[in-house]
Amino acid sequence: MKKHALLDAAEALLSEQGTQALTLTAVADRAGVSKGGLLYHFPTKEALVQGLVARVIEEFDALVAAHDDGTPGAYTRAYVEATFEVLTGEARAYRRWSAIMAAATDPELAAPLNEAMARWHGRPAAADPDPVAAMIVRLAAEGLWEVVSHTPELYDAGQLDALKQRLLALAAERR
Amino acid sequence: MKKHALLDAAEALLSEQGTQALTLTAVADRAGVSKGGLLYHFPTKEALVQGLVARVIEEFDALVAAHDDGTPGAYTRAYVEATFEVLTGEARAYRRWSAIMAAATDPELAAPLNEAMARWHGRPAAADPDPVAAMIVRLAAEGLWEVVSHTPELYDAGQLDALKQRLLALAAERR
DNA sequence: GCTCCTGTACCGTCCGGTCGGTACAGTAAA
DNA sequence: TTTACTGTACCGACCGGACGGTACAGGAGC
Repeated sequence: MKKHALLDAAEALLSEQGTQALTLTAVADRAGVSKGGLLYHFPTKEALVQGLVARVIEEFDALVAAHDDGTPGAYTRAYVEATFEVLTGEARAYRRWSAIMAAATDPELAAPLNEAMARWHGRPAAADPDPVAAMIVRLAAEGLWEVVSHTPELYDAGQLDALKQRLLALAAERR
Repeated sequence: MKKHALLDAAEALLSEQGTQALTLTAVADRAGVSKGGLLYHFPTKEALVQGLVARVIEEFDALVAAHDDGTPGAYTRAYVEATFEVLTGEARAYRRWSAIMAAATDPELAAPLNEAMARWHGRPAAADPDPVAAMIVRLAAEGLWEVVSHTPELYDAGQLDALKQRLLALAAERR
């Protein structure tokens, strides 16, 4: 799929050089395609960014789903696991995320993101041993994501592991 | 101070219409000044955004400081209080924040933000009753900020209050 | 020869920044 | 008190270039 390669190019550009580097010409060049070729697949720049956003949301959804075994409260745990995987994984995938989110400022582009946020944090926590704790755990994962993408060096591996263990414990505790 | 009024205009534009609406001409018009007048105070657009970022960081620092009474672990509590104040306060101040952060994507502009993040979350939690819990509490506040600015309607007042109480309790618990 | 795709030349717009100028307040020597 | 000069604040026309998007002319494979 050529679209995939184009999205890859756009992502690379975005995470390496920032928002203003995301021009149609640059993306086309990076993907080894002419501008016309790019515009054929994504008729407008907006469509390109929409593609970026959609893909990245799908990826995270899949990651969470992969960790969710369906047992009560598993979603909260899976959300934590997925977050740490993105944050500490080899690929440093969070770089792509923050870059894409920065590019999707306009309301129309941000809408899918907002909807995903609502899904991730709005998911009922009633099945969790302690619903409020579950919400807090998810929120902390979200916050960690935010902090790490701003200051990647702030937490060392040990601290991250301690945080993860504690979050999982917190989610499991019955109140 | 004229600069203040110019920053106000820029902020208003940003939170009402988004990043792409932040043009020199628009800011000048909004502030009732000519483009030349604006450029006199902020010689470049970058300087303008820097001013925006600096001001907003100062504001939050002041807010936290106002809640910090210096007792052990007070910082973590103050951070939570300040966050909820911004999130639930009349002014809906978080709108300004996210708009500004979106406008400050370029590394140079984001640097002060990153530095502030490091300060806020890197502050030692040794004095807290439970250091790891303190980190989690701060992170959850951060995450809540993020979630609320994406989906303001997700949590109702009751839920927000429950979260706040629980976060404060969590920060106070000795392990 | 028709469909799908690519390459390239080009257009119009918008935007950041420059620049020559105005208005005016202060001030200090004559 | 007049004059000459300086610094500050502000104005708005204009320029150069970048960028999104269009048009269109191929070309490969069926």
